[in-house]
Amino acid sequence: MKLVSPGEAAANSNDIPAEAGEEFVRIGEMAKKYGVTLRTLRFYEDKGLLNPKRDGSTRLYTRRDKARLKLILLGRKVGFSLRDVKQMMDLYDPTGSNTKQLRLALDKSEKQLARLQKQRALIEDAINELSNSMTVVRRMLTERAAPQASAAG
Amino acid sequence: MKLVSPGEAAANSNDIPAEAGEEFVRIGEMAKKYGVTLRTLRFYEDKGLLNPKRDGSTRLYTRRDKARLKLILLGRKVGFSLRDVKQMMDLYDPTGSNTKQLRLALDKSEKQLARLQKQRALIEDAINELSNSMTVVRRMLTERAAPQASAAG
DNA sequence: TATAGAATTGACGTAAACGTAAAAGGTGCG
DNA sequence: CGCACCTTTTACGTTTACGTCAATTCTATA
Repeated sequence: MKLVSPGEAAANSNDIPAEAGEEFVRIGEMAKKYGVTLRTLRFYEDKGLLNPKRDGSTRLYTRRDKARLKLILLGRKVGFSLRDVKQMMDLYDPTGSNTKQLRLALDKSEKQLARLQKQRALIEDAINELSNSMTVVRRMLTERAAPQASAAG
Repeated sequence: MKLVSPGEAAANSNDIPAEAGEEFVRIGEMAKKYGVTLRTLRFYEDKGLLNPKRDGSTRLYTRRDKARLKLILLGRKVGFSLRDVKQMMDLYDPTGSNTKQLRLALDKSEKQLARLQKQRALIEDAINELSNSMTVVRRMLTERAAPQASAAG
């Protein structure tokens, strides 16, 4: 099998497969490329999110795996659980219009968007409360003479 | 010991202690009053955040416990861990100016505020990314003829 | 060939704040 | 008396996304 030898991932000048795009990378390079750990990649595979080919026991990641990983990372960035991501990816059918997949994704996305907006509201609430408390505490500190003020337990 | 009989927490007309403010409530009422579960109150006690008196084995919460619980809940609302809350409350000294406590609280608050702002930024980022993705997906759904578009794994 | 650098599987550990039984004791009331 | 209701302690379970060994094997290079 053709591997990209370590250290020349993008600069392989020899041993190029007939069809361009048949490029395999091993787990280490894959991890570096996407800023994740080996453990993460194995974990995703264990959860059915990735399916790299094998050369014996060595994992070989293809362009397809890279695309999937990108999606996973995007999903995580916007707050989806891996379960959700898997659910959506599992619906992918390369031979169809993927209407179902897209609908599911849109549905989940709407809910997730709502969650995110709620979270943002909560955080803004927290920021305000905390700012207020800080003002009070600062006041108490400058007026050094308020032993039993309201905010001490 | 004087208890508030169940169902008339605020309307106890008899058996009033000489000093007003010596009012004890049991765990059930305490929980209801502050919207937490019994488990939570016991948990907080186990973690050293609360210290109700006892009548035999029954917990009796005083005004002081209520104040502390309020602080705990405020702390949690603004995102402090229970550890942090405990650290801050442990510094309370009813006989001093509590300068140390206030300084610690302020210090922790500043850090927490920074965390919250960072979180908010992340969430806003996520909201934007998600919104963009949704736009793309909607487009793909209306133009029902894009099998291998970019966002399918 | 020796040694370092990747890779593998397996499996327990972590964090946070409780949830959820289980088994039992106390109390007021009709 | 009996039943409902409140309370107690003990202790394992939950959730999510990996981290962190451990023991071993494979490969590449000096």
